[in-house]
Amino acid sequence: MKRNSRLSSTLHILVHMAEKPEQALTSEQLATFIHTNPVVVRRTIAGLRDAGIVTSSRGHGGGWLLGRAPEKISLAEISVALGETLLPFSTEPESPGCLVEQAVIAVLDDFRIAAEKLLAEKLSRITLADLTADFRRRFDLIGVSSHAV
Amino acid sequence: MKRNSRLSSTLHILVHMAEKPEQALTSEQLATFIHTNPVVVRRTIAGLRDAGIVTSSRGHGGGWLLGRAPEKISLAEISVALGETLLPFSTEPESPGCLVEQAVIAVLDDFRIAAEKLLAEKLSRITLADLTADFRRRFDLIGVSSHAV
DNA sequence: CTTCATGTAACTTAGTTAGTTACGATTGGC
DNA sequence: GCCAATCGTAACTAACTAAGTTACATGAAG
Repeated sequence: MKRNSRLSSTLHILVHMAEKPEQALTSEQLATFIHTNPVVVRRTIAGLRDAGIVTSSRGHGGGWLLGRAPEKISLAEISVALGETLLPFSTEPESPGCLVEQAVIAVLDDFRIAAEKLLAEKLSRITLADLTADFRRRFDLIGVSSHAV
Repeated sequence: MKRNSRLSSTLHILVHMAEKPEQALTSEQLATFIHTNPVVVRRTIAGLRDAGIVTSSRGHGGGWLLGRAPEKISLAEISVALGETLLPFSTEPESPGCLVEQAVIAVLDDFRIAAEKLLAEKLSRITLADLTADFRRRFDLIGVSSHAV
């Protein structure tokens, strides 16, 4: 699992879970999908459990299941649950009292707030169901079921 | 200079330069504005010079000047010249051949491309002149000229 | 020809995050 | 009741990134 790929890795995992809605998948299994180890998976998607996007159960036959239907899970929610920021730059003051900095931060903050709202809206219109539909289209076209390396 | 503040730090510097259009400012002077050292400043804004946003000259009386009028310098250009990415997540394949990953990346890439276009458009409508105007408004209101710590 | 400035390479330091190890807690099967 | 499977989580390590620093070569002005 590379850096900055938490969103795509998590989506990868969730699509696999959506494809096996009856079967709890273990962290171990999920980890193999994204080439990492079980602890990283648990840590990464812990926030999704808190948000009700997935559920986990311990012991024999335990593992992870979607918390609700894929149509009801938006990328916006997933992104928030992962604790991801939508924009990479900060606007925190470093020279309190400097009017130049205040002007820069004011303009940048206006932009940031508007931009985050826009992006969140766009992401809220994409659901996990859209991803599984895209996957199934590809699957029907190519007809390969195995998870490639 | 904190992490992820390259854009705001650079804007801070540029507004100061715009306020002294006749006077070349040294890396040393620019560095004090953003509490860092001259080498970091040169390295950070080297890309702006390549983009024609600023010019630099060496030797006695040398330093940095804006390359053109503040009205002609957009935040979009500055962001590109800094080599900043507008969105923080990657969509690089880690499991080539996996159809699930392909579906995830396809959807995410569509989003990323549309989002970057939107953000770039928004940023291209904000110019350095907007920032200096905001600064002057604050300055006129409060009437403090010194650069605070 | 000395001084002031940038340009840049090389190294150091600090911070972040993935990866790993370890172990406790919980669950189900026998 | 006991054992094995599984998650939850803390603590540590390793790898990577970016800022900070040092050093020195280059070039311009007087």
